[in-house]
Amino acid sequence: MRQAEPLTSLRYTGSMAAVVVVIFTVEKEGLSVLLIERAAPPYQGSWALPGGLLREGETLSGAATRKLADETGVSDLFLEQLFTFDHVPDSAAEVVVSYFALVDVARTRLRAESEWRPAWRPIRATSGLAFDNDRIIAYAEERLRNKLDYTNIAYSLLPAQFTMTAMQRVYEAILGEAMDKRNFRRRVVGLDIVRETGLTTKQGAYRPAMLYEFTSREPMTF
Amino acid sequence: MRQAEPLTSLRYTGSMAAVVVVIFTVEKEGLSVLLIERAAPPYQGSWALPGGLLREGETLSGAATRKLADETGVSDLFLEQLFTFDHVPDSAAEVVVSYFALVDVARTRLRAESEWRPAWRPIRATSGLAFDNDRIIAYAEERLRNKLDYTNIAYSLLPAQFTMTAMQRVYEAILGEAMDKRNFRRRVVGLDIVRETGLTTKQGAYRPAMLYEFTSREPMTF
DNA sequence: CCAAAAGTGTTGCCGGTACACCCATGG
DNA sequence: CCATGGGTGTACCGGCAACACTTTTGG
Repeated sequence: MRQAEPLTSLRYTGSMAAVVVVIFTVEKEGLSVLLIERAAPPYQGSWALPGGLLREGETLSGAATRKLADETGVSDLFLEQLFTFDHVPDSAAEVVVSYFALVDVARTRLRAESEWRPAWRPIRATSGLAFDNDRIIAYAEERLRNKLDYTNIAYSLLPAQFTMTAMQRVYEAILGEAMDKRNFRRRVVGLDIVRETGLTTKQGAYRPAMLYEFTSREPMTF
Repeated sequence: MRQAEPLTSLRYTGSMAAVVVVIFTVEKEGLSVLLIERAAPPYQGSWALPGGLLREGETLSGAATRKLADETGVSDLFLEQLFTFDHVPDSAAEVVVSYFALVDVARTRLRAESEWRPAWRPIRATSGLAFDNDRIIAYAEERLRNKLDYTNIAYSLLPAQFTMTAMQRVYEAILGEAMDKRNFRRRVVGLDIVRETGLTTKQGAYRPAMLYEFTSREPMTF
């Protein structure tokens, strides 16, 4: 939904659909979302979600994936369609299809040199965004929280191998509440989300600790 | 996604979005879906879901509601967005937004005289539909089943007042399995989905029986 | 020696499921 | 008298939450 192009250049190209992507990550303390600063009207100077019009022949998920790669440099991760909005105020698109994605901040390199200055913003500090982006983020957050309980979607928020506590910190950051270590382990192992995969090598670890990996790196819906 | 209009008439009108609606009802024995018989290419003669292009200025849910009213004569009932597809084979629309709806067959009058001959078809007997309608129906059915466990969406499948067994028959038809009477009652009452609302009057009832109503006739998501 | 991380079992509660019999009536 | 529908209580089981202490090591 970026539309950095002036409106007059929006000649009809066979598509008036746009995508917008809610890209979540977990930083030290809490859930953040990737926002850009709009460089052109409408809403010039406001924060907004990355997005844009569908290109000729492009698929919706293709456009969302492209946006994601443009802003974060990563691909091959969790991306799911959220909801389709219509008549978004001040948007040139007839319909706007929203997606949400999860990325491991460690694998990310923001394109900070670009004109629209992408930046991670704590989810709690986002308000007054362009278009109806607040609504979209709220909905995305709800879906994320729900799916965390049943699915393995956290797989793209963590490296290939990780300790239980690392995983638990991710869950706690998203859900915003502390959990019990033993109950947490039982739950994720019992749901076949993760399995043991070896021990930590010496460097950086206090002592050898069990490492886990996700049983699948594809999104699974139970 | 009906596109009864020949393709050549599909001049660009400011919208290349379409809606398609999966309209469910429960008949005597089982879940049925409303299908039309396509009167024009593509897929002439095939069964398909009702749908069509968005009109100028129309909202997505408005278009879905209109389609629903066109085919069944009812309005003011459960309607929810499902998923948005792109590049639907042989479709003129760039994106197709699917919806699903639930109607009480007793309140319905099909427009059987129309050229596309809408008819209820048992869900188990549908296959080989036009476009990718099989996929859409399968997805809609899954969502319906899931939501039945948590929400009050059945409200638009039943009259304003009903007995427990009537409600249970609806659930059993959709889920395809028999349930225990006492457990069923406890569950729906405990979830605050329904409340007692009076007794049957004499006519047609073997003896006075408790009537129930939904606590809300708006979709609630828990 | 202290802060930080890993690891490990038991108990109680609640929700869900299984299960059987009686009453009233219309045909 | 029988088929149909309404109405009711209990017992077991499994999943989920609460809860505390030990070990190792880097600083």
